[in-house]
Amino acid sequence: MARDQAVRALKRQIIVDAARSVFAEMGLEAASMRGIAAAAGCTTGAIYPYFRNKEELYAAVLSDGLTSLHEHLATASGNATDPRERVEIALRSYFAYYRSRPDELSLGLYLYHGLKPAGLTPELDRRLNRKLSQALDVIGDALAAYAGLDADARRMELCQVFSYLMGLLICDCTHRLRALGSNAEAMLDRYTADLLRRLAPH
Amino acid sequence: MARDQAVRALKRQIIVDAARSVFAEMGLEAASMRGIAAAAGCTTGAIYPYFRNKEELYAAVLSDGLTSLHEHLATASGNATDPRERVEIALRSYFAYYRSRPDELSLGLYLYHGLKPAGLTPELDRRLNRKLSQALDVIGDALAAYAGLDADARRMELCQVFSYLMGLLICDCTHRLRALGSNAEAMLDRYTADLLRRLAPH
Amino acid sequence: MARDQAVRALKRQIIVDAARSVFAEMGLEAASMRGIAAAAGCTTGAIYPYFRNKEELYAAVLSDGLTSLHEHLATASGNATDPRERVEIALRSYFAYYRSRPDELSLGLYLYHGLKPAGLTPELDRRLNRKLSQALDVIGDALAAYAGLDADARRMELCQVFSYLMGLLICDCTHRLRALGSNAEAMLDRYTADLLRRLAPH
Amino acid sequence: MARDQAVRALKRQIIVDAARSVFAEMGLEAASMRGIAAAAGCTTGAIYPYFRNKEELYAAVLSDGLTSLHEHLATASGNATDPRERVEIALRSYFAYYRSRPDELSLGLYLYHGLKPAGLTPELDRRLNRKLSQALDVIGDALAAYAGLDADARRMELCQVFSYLMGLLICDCTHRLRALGSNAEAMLDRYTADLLRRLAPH
DNA sequence: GATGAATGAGCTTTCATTCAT
DNA sequence: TATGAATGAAAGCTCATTCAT
Repeated sequence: MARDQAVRALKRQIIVDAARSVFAEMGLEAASMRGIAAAAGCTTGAIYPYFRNKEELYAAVLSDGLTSLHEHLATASGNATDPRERVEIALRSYFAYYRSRPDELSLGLYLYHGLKPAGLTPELDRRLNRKLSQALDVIGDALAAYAGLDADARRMELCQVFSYLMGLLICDCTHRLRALGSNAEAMLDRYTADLLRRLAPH
Repeated sequence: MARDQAVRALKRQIIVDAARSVFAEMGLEAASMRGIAAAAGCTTGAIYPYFRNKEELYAAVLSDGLTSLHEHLATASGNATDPRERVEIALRSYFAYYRSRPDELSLGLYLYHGLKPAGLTPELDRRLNRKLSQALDVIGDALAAYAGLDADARRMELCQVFSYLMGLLICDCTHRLRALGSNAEAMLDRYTADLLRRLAPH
Repeated sequence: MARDQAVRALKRQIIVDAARSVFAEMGLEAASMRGIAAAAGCTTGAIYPYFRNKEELYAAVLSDGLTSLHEHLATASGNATDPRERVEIALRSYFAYYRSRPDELSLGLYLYHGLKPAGLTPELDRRLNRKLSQALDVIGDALAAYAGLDADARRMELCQVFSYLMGLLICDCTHRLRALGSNAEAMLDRYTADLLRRLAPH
Repeated sequence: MARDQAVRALKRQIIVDAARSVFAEMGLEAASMRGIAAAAGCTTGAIYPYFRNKEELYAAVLSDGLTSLHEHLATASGNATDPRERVEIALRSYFAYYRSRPDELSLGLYLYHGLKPAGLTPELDRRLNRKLSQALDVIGDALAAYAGLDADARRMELCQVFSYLMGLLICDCTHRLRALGSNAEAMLDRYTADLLRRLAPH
């Protein structure tokens, strides 16, 4: 029955939400399945019909986050009135999204280390990369529309912007910018202005 | 005796080196004090006279790494013949340093999450930030010399470059760039060219 | 309806067969109801209408095995042309049966240990002993016919032969004979010859 | 210091003894490290400096048992006054040893199944086989002395006797003999008599 | 009869750290 | 200083079985 499906999806979501909050609070490795189960109001065993292991649960949290990022970017970009503003909004809303959710950014970095040699299943990894790519398209489209870029140039500029934004967020959230006496918002504004000037049509 | 001091420093260094290699291989949390002791050729208990706990050992490894980064940058920059080249070399050698030591980059990110609620001791944290700042000064000096920047501008530009480089390295090492169809070296070359143009004296 | 009975018997048999193969592969305790259900193409819950618990399923597998042993012995003995050959064939076919099904021999030994304090239900135990006794009668009859034994002597000789054969099979399957530098087939041939000589009429 | 060695050996023995009794009571797989630790009066973690895992502990229990069997056989055989009696005593004392320690016999059978795919380490397996072989030599020597056997014949007869005794003990301890209406002691007496007659010099 | 999520206890093993020696 | 046994908690995961559907 569709009813059963819905109930199952709901219960699954409860677990994912619980996992997100526990991961955020304790970090990926320090978070325990017991703790997540407790937060979800069930027993450890009750998680396993939905997620084969901790890793799959982690992937679900990441996937959820990327979906939400995508929605955030798409909504914000919808408000732009001209190509220039669209770029500004795209960058600013990406920054703002993770700025207000530092745990989510942090969580994604676990893909880099920790996480057993195996890492995420290649299949899961591919799925997450696709989602990220889709979310970033909002930025890529804005850049291309503003500067009239072909596919190759669009890819290059998008990766530059993406790298910069990630670096900015990470340096900010790890308090490195503060230690160096700088400020993330001001930096982003300046970066955006330079970018728009550099890519300005003709 | 000075002799005793030297012996003590040597033993300490053996432990730090062992820790670095074990951290690199297993990640910070998966690395065990037992494993590090084994790699250092001693027993667990022998570590504690030198480091109060795993965290302090981690900090020592990070500190070592920053010293080594500093030397690497300073040496490379010494070869520059003109201000423009000096900037190019500074950026490239920073990138190259972590590119060939992805584990060291990864290790630094643990500062971001996990690592007990407490994180590193504020004192240790301050010391590490100072070392990072000193290393980055090589880049900052190159930028200032090339573009004739005042203190404020220098700080801003350095942070921009630092953020970009960190983002580039992380996106590269996590294979995000590959997934997005781009290439870190080419991106860095392009970034450097744009930077030099933007900051060019007149 | 008889139809329903037949369907039920069939489904039951599917489960028993699945259990046998899983028990054989993993051992009694390592085999899980989930695994057996998967092998049988059903879910865990579907097993319980047929078997109250794992133990009952185990008993069904054993019982099946004894039936099959009985058939094996009866068929083989049917080919004998004279009493002497009948004894030889009975021993050899008993040996061959378990030799080619070491898992079944192993499975029977669980009766010896593990298996919950309770062990098998006395009722089940009695039923299994009766089946074993029937199967062994093929050997007992052969011995009695060859040597003209009365009931007491028959029982004694049968138990001796049974014990020897079990010991031989177990020592062989646990590789103890190999470790001691001996060979099960040669031993059985020699044993049979001695037995026939000892029991020879007059 | 030799003192330390002695203390360590003592603590180790306490754990082995505890393990034997828990294994005997619950079976190999049902016995838990927690239970063994409790029986030994320590915590689970305290077992691991002595035994790397449950399997190694199991091997130690088996090894202990074989040593004790050897002593039992050697002591008993020492009382024999003539070759014939020596054979009788060897068989009877082997039987009596396991008859009064059915758990030890049972424990050895786990080598057959259960026990993860890996089974015992080949090295451990070899060591145990060597110990068994040494213990059985007491029987083998008695047989050879009585019947004047060469090496090949000695090996064959020893394996025959060993297989029979194992089968007899197992069939007895699993209550199969009782179910078949027979009696282990009477069977052994009869078997011994037949054996002595068959192997009698000239 | 069949499903499969849920229970709740259980497992072995590992960990950082301590401390008597 | 160095040893390494010991602590005590905790980890992820699996289990047989139940039961609402």
